Amino acid sequence: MPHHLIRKLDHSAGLSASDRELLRCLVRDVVWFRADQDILDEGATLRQVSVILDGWACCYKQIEDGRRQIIAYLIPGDMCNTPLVFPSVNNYSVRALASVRIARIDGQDILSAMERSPSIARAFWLDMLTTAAIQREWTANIGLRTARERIAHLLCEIVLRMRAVGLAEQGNCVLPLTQEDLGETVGLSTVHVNRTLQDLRASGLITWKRQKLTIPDFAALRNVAHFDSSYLYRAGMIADANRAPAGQHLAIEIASSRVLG
Amino acid sequence: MPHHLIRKLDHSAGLSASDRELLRCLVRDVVWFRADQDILDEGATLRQVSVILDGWACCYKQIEDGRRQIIAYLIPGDMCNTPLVFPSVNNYSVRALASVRIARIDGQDILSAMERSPSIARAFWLDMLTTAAIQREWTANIGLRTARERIAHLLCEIVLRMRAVGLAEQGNCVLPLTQEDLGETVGLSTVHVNRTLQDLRASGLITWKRQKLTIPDFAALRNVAHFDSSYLYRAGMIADANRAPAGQHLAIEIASSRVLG
DNA sequence: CGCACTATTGAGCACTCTCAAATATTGTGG
DNA sequence: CCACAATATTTGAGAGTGCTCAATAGTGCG
Repeated sequence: MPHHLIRKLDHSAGLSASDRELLRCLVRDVVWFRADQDILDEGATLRQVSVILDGWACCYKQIEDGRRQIIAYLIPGDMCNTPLVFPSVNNYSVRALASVRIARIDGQDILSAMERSPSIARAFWLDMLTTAAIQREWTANIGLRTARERIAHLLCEIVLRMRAVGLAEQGNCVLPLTQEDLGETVGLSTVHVNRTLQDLRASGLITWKRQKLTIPDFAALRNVAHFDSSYLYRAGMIADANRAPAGQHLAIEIASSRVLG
Repeated sequence: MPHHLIRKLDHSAGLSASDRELLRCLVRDVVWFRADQDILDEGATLRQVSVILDGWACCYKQIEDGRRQIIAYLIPGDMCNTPLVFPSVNNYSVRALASVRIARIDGQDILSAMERSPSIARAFWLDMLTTAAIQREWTANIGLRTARERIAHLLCEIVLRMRAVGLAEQGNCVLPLTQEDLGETVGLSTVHVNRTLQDLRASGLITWKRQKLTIPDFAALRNVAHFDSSYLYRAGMIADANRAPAGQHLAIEIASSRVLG
């Protein structure tokens, strides 16, 4: 059932047919959320992992005066919390950005699966490394780039991640965000996000209408953003090098640059 | 030998005497670095974990035009890379901020230790969760706080982390950073960092001279920063609740507020 | 068809930046 | 131990990126 997650894990770590079957059987139940509903609350005690099946969600933090920071986007195949220690407590909340379907997997079941299959363990670990790498990249993105670069960088990342789970073709993908969301993600006001987007549109770098994002020339946007995609793939590069003729991330990058620009 | 690391792991997960002994025996060799030397280079293939024994280091990223972002500080007991998958490739560099002594541990040895002792595995996992929580907090810090709040928040975190490894007393600790480093950490120019520090000093919130930081009234600084320390401890809260009468992080927080302000 | 939410525009302000120079501080060689 | 060099901090001034407030236009949903 958690189709995108299995695909992602298989992609980076290589899973056997029985591994994939094992993962498919873990799903306890499937839950729906509408846009703006909270999926996980900060401070709650978790004994399960929530996996996004369809739709978008975000992880966010809030301080007393209402200011909010989105610290991650979750797209199909992403997990809302870390599958490593149970029970656990998150120090962030997760909210649906569009209507979302979620699979719940018992934490202990994941740990058992990881014990039974080293490939599965490795796959989850690599996924965690990538998640951490993305978080570091976001810190750097907000800290050192200008408004234009920040937004460009975020959009580059989103398209590649959507591609990786088969949800973006030719630099097109859905982007169910408001400009306010974007602002809370990259540390800019809504008004400034709006003006920056107009700037990017005027430069012919993006199209974004009715929740549909198009990047006509990926290389151009990448240059604006100083975007280096390796953080999305490299955690698993060595692993792939050992198992495949060439690093798989290279194939992805080459495919990206061929298809996207 | 990795005394601070063992202390930290024991603190959050609880290790037996034999666990601690096992960890002590893992150290392969010890290396020195002077300030400004690079300890790990972005893109290098790693088969070992580097643990800070003494001194400070930082993880950073750089883009072509020279702009640099510090994405983490490493203090005694911290690891320069993740002990989960080997060989691995980091997408950040690590540099010594002061003279640093580093223990090198073979990645496979750590994995073996984790296999042999569930407590050790759990301890490393909790440490990873905390590291990830800190990274998220940094993203939020840069994204939603003003200059004054950002710096105050960072200093709050540093003092508590130093306390946790026994290197801060009464709100005092060494802070071997330049104002330029600070700026590259929180996304501000050096000049503005300087003025913001003067502001904090004038408000009586901090003293910082000759690499020695003093926070006379921790609660006051915490309020300025909207600082909530739970992210530093809560990953292990449940674990502690199961093993100790009360959540250990609570004791730490109470101790902090008593001692620090 | 109208309400609510989202996007856009305008105008003025301010937080933060850059450039440039002066002053401390730290480290080093004589 | 002092003098000098190098590094770090501080100050001034002007500019700019990005913010706030406020109002207008679209868009989507019931």
